[in-house]
Amino acid sequence: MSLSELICPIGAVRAKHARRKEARPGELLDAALDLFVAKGFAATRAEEVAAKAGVSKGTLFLYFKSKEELFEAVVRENIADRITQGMAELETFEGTTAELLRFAMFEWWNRVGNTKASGITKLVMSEASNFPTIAAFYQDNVVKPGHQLIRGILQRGVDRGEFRTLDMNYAVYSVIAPLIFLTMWKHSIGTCCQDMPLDPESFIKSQADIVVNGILAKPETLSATDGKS
Amino acid sequence: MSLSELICPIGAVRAKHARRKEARPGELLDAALDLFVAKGFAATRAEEVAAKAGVSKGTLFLYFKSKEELFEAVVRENIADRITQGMAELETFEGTTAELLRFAMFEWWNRVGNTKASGITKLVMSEASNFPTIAAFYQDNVVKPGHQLIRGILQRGVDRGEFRTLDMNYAVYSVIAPLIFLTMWKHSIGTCCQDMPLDPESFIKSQADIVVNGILAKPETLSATDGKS
DNA sequence: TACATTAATAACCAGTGAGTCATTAACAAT
DNA sequence: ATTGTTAATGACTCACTGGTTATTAATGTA
Repeated sequence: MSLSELICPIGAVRAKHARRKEARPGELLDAALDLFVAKGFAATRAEEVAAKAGVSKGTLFLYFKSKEELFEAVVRENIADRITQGMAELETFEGTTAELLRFAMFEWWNRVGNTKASGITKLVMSEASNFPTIAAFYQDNVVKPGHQLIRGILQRGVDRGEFRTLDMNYAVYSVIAPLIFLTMWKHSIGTCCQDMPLDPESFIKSQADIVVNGILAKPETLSATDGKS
Repeated sequence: MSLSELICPIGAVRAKHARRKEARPGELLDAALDLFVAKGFAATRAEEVAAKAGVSKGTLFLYFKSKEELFEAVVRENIADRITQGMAELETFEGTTAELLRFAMFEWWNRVGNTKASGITKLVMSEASNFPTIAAFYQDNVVKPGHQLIRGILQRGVDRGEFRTLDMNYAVYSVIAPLIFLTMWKHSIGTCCQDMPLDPESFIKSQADIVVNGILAKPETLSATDGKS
């Protein structure tokens, strides 16, 4: 820990040639995340990222071989197994599965949705076809575990007779889709057009309400109630 | 209608200097849509668009002042009031509102979701912060009418006592969110990572099923059933 | 066939941005 | 203080791309 680091810990105007080898990568990653999410990979200038991180462009390439490698690092860094870490906690949940499902959805919001890291979802979706390898990585490390997590919850409900039998492969999306939608909205329309504000908590509450009601096992089998009545 | 146009109507190798003033804009718009959706605005080269449309770069700028104007035209062209046109038809629907809702969801799939134009959704979401004015345009001309349409359907269900009372401002999203999610998926993960295939019809069926069940008015008021039981 | 019109081209230009590198200066050790 | 090490810089290169324009050729007319 150097003297200058103690003097100028994080923000404020930094000395021109301040040497802070340890802190640089994180700061650059952080700046890159914001910019990539907001503007996309191609539209983000390497120099912008450097500037936002408070260093020169040269420094950026000192820590990352190329812009593309920076991109990969940003994704890799920010998917931090928040999902799998939440898994354990939900495993030991006591109470209704309906409660558990609601809890999981709000927990997701607090732990990832309401976080800068949520931008990764938008980023990966936007750039998927430009970076199929990253998309695959994301799918393996986020999407699939996420599915498993939700599937586990739903299965618990079915096993206990709380939920009606479901086509698991698609039922999971009734939980995931609204959350992804919320994330996309927040990072796209939500950033520019401010009419039609979308309150995340109310949104999740409403979604959870409808989904839970939609899959709860009722006394009578209601899944065939809709059609030809 | 010129001779060369008759000889070489659409595809195939086209003569170098073929003159087809009428067809050009459409072909360029079509090529641009594909590329913008797949690669994003910034990553798409003007020359690529021209090449895909079978003309030279110079020709592109003959029909569109700038790449940005091309982008705007692509969005404007492809939102073709498919939504409002569907509106009228649903207005006169006979039968259960549950049926109507299912019908509307599948109809959306056939009319827009399963169409090249659906890429506009991904495009606009991806580029929203780079083109706030386009995003606003999209919101006014697609999102808001779409909301109104769904809201109308839900309201019908509530009015007729088929659906329980709902917070309309958020309930609409239980219909919209899965459809947007499907669109995003199709144009991002769906284009590269082919494990976890997502069959659109099954997806919509499942979503419709759960949502309809979630909002149907049941004999007993089940909306408070979830918690502290 | 000769000519006028204009769609289309391809060579060109200027601006920009990714990546490099010689130079500068912070820090540690002596 | 002097010196060696290396983090950081910013000026530079070079490829690329949006946009322009002089030239070419397809078409219609007489």
